[in-house]
Amino acid sequence: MQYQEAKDKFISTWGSLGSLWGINKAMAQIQALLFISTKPLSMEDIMEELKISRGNTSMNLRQLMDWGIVTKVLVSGERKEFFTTEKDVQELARTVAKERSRREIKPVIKVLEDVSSIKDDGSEKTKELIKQTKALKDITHDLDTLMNRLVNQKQNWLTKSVLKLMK
Amino acid sequence: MQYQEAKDKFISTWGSLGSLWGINKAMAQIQALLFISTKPLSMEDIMEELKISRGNTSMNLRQLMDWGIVTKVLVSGERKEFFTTEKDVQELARTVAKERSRREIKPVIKVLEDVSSIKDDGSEKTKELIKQTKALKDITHDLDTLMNRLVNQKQNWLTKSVLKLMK
DNA sequence: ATAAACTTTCAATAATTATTGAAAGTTTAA
DNA sequence: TTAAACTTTCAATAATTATTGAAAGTTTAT
Repeated sequence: MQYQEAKDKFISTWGSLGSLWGINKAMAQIQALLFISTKPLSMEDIMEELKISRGNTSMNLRQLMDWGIVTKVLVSGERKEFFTTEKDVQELARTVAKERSRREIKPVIKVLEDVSSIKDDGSEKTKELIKQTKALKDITHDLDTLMNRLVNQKQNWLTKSVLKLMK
Repeated sequence: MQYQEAKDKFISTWGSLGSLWGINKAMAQIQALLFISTKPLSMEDIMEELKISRGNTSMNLRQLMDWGIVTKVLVSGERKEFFTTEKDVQELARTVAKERSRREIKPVIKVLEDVSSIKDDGSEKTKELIKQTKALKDITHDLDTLMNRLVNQKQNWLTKSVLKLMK
């Protein structure tokens, strides 16, 4: 496999994986492209490489900036804007985990809390609803906490954690 | 909030959360309904509660069975089939983690492995592609391993793990 | 064997989500 | 200023994904 083929494969795979971390295809592909680029890219560069429209590029770059994953960089002597992504995977993981937690997990925990705290009228079905949503709330909360904690350990967190947990 | 309102809220929230664990709305709602039901439900019951068609119910129940989350149960004296879901959240988490790993994460790791092992032609862009996809492969692999290990600890795994990792 | 009870399949359709492109908006240089 | 260079917005459209419903398939009881 040559450079170009490998690059295309990476970008398209990472793009379709977007759903796994909660973003759309174009967004994931732009991030992938920037991630393997040796220098910041302009909107023009991105449009051309990914064969997507200006509007699409603009909107998805904005979302990536909202996530805190992509930043504008000023290239001296150039009028247009250039973009670059966080290059450190650990930092990237930290940001993604934090954003997903804030955008999706916390709101769900809130709903589960509300639902599981309805008044117990003594009926079997109410007891079951309370019991099960409470269990779901607990595990969701625990996983969220754990994930964020893991991802925030600055040094070698993962290796150390895995080793500790190995049988 | 009364029982019915809480139940509806739970089912619709859990349904829209489906994307977070990689399944569609109807599938997640069926699972949610079964999860808080005190007894197994028939296809008819599910169709009626969720206001979805027979075909939709049938297909999504099948997918849930493929995931290993829902099972058919035979109710004596009844001709039709009844369904129930795994009621233990820990076991549910274990199954979901395992399936997502198998269906989505492992295939991605394979692609990242292929891409990161292209021949280094000495150019800067090739070096960057190799370096970055390798870093992504490593963290994806580590997170996958860790997630599965956590979720497979039978007893109190989460609490213990979190405590160990606390500063 | 057959017919009633039930489930599955799948082409058609609906609903949702992503993308385009051109007009409107903004910034910069002269 | 003003006009060129560039970016954003958003209504229209396309692409994707989910859902329906009726015909085909299967199982069970007699």
